[in-house]
Amino acid sequence: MAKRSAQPGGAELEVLHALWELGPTTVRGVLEHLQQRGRNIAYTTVLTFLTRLEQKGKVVADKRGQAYIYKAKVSRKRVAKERINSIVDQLFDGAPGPLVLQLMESQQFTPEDIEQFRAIIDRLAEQDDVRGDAP
Amino acid sequence: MAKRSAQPGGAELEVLHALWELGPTTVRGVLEHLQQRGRNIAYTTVLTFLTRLEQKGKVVADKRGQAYIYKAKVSRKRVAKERINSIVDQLFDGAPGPLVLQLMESQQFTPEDIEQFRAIIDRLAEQDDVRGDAP
DNA sequence: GGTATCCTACTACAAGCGTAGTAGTCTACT
DNA sequence: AGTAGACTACTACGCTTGTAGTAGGATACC
Repeated sequence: MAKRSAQPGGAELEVLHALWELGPTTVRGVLEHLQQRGRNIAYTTVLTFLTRLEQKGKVVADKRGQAYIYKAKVSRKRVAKERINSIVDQLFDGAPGPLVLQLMESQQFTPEDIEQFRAIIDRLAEQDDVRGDAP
Repeated sequence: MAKRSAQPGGAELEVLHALWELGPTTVRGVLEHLQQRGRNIAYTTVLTFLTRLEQKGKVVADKRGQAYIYKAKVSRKRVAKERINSIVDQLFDGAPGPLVLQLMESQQFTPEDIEQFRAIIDRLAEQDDVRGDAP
């Protein structure tokens, strides 16, 4: 039964991240991936994180041959959403609007990003209209 | 010298939050504020958090009379930005665009929010134009 | 002047996180 | 068959976070 705590820490996230990028893989797979990106970490440390992630229900382990294959059970989107919700609740009193505003003000975006924002906003506004008054 | 760790935890944040809302105040002030919003917590716990926040440089303490007055030294915006940066780095490979997209897709906004988004986007696009080609 | 009250300092402790070592099992090569 | 090389399970340990108790100094009330 997955423990309640949720919210994996930074290093744990790195491991999850590796699984998202690599797809199902072994401890060694994750280790090598992390090492390739300059992360200095021991094999057993990766193993520990994967085990903990499994206990938390974020990952499934499947014994194939001599080694386990680990697979992410939560999506990047899902984890991001949890993180975002924490921020919204803890820092923006539950209102996501101001968070978006601050984000847009404080980060750098490409013109493509901006086009996409506009597209989404148009869609949002439209939905709003529809729900709002005229059928 | 402020410790390096930064990133105050959830409960610590509640205390900072109280300071942001109340302005400079005492342990008791924070305690009562939190209790009013249904948070069940001991006086000494609040004291502990304020002390730790001071050690981390997030808060300044000023002895006035018998009690200390605590004052937030970091702004809500600043803390939010750090949090956002963590998310961007850990979950979106450093690209803030996709985070904004996901946020806009997964949260609910008011029409006023949406108008503001549009305004900001127009501004961003304009800056981009200016920097981009025509002098 | 004694006693209740308030405040801080110090100490404590359990859980979670970051990190890793050791021991034991299995496999595969020679 | 023996030895080297993976792989997992278990254990450990320091640090941070969440939570609070206790002790001792200052204050204020009667």
